[in-house]
Amino acid sequence: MPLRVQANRPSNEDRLDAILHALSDRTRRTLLKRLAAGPAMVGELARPIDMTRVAVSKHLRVLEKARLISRTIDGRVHRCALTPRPLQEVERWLADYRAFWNERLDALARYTEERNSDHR
Amino acid sequence: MPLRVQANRPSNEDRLDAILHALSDRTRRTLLKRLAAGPAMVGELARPIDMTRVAVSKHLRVLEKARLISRTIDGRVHRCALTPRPLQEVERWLADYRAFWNERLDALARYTEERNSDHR
DNA sequence: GCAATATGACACCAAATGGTTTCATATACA
DNA sequence: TGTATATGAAACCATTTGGTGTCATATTGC
Repeated sequence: MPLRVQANRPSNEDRLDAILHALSDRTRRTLLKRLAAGPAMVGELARPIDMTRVAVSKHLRVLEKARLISRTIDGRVHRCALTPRPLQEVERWLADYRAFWNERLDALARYTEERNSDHR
Repeated sequence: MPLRVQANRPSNEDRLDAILHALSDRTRRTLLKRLAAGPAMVGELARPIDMTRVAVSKHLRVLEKARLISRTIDGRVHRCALTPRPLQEVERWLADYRAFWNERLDALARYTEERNSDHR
């Protein structure tokens, strides 16, 4: 009987790790910004970047693994497109903290307001 | 005349690099989650984490450099607290893409809706 | 003063990251 | 068919990362 190796499905945290790591590189953010304007082929994405095509290709793979982009192979060109969902996951994660930091900023604003009043 | 070495102030992108990198580690996100409940000293933060105190200390330094936390030294204890601003920077960066991905998700929803209609 | 405590600083190590060059492969097209 | 094009794969390398253990330092409390 064949041994079935079942790769565990990545957890939420695993995905956040991958997504945030992918986003933490400037080159990759530049690529995403370009892709926000519409799909593009690998060479097209690499051209304006001061780096070998191979290096850009690696960055694209990182983005692809984090599911931030998808790739459709069409003849000899690989067309990449932004995938919206992972960014939503980051949004959701951030939302957990939003209430807290809003409260903090409000407190800061109140404090500053008070100080200003004192000096008026 | 003394040579004045002026460290360039980090750019927006520099800060995003630091912030997103800091967030891309699970241990560091756990620390932030703990700190969202209120300030804590280093040892207190390290205790529940299965890792040496030194390792946790390093993670805290990464968070501190990204300005995600601040530290006030009070006698021999270092008290850490969440700093809300950097998370706002991430929010703002995400907002640039939100319009795009919302549109994408809407398109997907419309498509699915259409398919359902066909099968009705 | 002395012992215990809270913490940082340093040296070290294995693994991952981000880049390179070189080679292979598949497709388009004259 | 043969040549140029678009791309991935592999090997390699320097640097960074994420751990470790050990030692130094400052503070607290008896």
